Amino acid sequence: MKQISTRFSIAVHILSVIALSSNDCTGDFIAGSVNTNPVIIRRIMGMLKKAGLLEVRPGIGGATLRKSPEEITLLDIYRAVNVTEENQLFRIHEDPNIQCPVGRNIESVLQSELREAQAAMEQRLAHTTLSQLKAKFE
Amino acid sequence: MKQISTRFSIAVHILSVIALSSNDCTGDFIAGSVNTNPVIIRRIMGMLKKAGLLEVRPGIGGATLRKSPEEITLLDIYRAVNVTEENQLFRIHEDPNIQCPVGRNIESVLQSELREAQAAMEQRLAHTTLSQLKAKFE
DNA sequence: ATGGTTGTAACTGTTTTTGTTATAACCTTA
DNA sequence: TAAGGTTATAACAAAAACAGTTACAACCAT
Repeated sequence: MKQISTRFSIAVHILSVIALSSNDCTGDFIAGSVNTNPVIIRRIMGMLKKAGLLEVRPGIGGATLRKSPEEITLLDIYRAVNVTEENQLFRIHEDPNIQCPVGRNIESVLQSELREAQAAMEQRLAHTTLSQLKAKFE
Repeated sequence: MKQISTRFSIAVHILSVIALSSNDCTGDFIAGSVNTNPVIIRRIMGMLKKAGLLEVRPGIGGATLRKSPEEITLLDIYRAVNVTEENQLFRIHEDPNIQCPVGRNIESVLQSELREAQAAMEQRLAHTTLSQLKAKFE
């Protein structure tokens, strides 16, 4: 990788706009705020919908939160846009030589270490809610 | 990104092999343990050398650690193979619309949140030393 | 001088990301 | 019912990153 996809930051942007505005936000309107193509927004809104965070109204337009901002954490959003494969942040090289003591054990040794590092990051994300972010925009 | 590159796990593999074996480890030998092309190994060893973790002997072959295994953490290795741009794990979309309260503030609000999430992960990586890993291979 | 090694450049195929165009399906309202 | 704005989604393209490969120069003990 180089970095975690902007899908995540755009998803946070989308939910923040929806949480803040009283009137209905269409994909085109949000695209104007994010400054990108509306299809990008709809794609990400589709993921947020699939994750149960958003209710989108086809035809009429706009979307509303399906949970209160207090109940939506950055981790929920992060997971919704599934930025990493199989929810694994770190990738480990495959098929090491099992003749070698290192090659034989590297995967399990690293798996447990990296899982914990990833968990530390995710716990920090889970610590912040959309409602806290909302307060910073007002 | 999809996931963090295998450069990191391969770098850990390389240093573990060197830390464990008494005799000199050539790039070809390590490539055999990792089960990949020797050039991949040399490239990563070059990064570890540049980071001051490794001393490589051109011509004669082999490499030795430049710090004791107690002093080398997973974070040192992670940083050495500079797996992310500018050491920033998360990417944030650019040029949001500054007319919008969200667009105007999203970058700074997210920057501080994501920096902390990344820091939490890195602290966990800094917590584990090569010497601890070494013990798990023996 | 030879042979094994490291250091690098150049190239390839694959995958991911971001953005785009196009089109079908949806729903209000006039 | 027709029109107009909207969501849903497929298909495509350009750019970047990754892992691997070939090739070759530079290095050094014997």
